[in-house]
Amino acid sequence: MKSGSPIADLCSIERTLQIVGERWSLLVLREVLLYGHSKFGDIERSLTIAPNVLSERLATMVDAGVLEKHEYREAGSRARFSYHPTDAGRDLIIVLAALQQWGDDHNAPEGGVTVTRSLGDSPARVAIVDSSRRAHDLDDLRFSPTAAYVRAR
Amino acid sequence: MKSGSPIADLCSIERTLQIVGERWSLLVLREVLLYGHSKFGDIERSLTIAPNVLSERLATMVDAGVLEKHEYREAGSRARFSYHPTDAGRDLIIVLAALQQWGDDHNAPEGGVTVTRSLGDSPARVAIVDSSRRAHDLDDLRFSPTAAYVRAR
DNA sequence: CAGTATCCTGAACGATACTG
DNA sequence: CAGTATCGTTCAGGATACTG
Repeated sequence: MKSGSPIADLCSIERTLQIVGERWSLLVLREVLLYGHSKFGDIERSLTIAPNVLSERLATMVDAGVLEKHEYREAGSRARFSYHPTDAGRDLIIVLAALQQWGDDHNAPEGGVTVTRSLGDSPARVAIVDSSRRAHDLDDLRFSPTAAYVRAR
Repeated sequence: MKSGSPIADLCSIERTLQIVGERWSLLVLREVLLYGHSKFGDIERSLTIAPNVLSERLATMVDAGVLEKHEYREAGSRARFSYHPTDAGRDLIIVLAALQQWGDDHNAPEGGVTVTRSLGDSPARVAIVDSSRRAHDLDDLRFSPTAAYVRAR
């Protein structure tokens, strides 16, 4: 994704979007992280994405350290690669969960929620937590730019 | 943003991306939600975005119920509109925070983190919480598609 | 099947002129 | 200043052929 604003490189939001901000990126990640798809063809079929596009999206995410390729070989055919999240990639699941939660809460599909998030048998939500891991109200959250950052804008 | 996959309308991730998945959408929201910008010109200057593009992004987010226009009038000039988050829009702050946190954690800018998130005087993180608002490890999170959804794919 | 290479199209974007 | 309208451009994406 093209850089964008003047502070593109300083802002972590923008830097993350440079990796996963393309139209298909987060959907590819949905396939890998939520549905456990790892083979090229599985992702391709599930998304009906053009193969060159999928190839490119996978490559940029591999380059960015979000996914990694594992070689595998099925009986009688050549070596292939499957695509798996790195630890960093796995952390992006929270972005997907946040997008999903907002959609569920404010723009739910016709027939109601289609995919639920759970922790054991209780529902899971994405929230802002303090250092003792307790959730707070969104209104309590503050963003504080550093002096250097303010100067740059 | 164009629909995408075959299950575009069923998936809350995709539905949300249809609203905020364009290149500039989340950056406009950063201006409004994080930096408190509400005037057209303020956002325009801060992002150096083309006015027609900004106009369109604002319009789609107003249509989607993420932002709302408030009329205001400065002494001696005509009525203008300022743009403010709705309650639904405010909830998108968690998506921004999640993107930012990932960037901070795994792809931090050269000079270190530029904008911190805090709750009072303690740092804030985005996390998965259970019904009693306690954070859990990401590995414990499960996504469960409904039967109807599985059928559709 | 798992991709890569080519070519083409379109939509989002950029620049800019224009209006109240 | 706050937008809208127009026009040109560019790049992501779509279709498809091709290779091992």
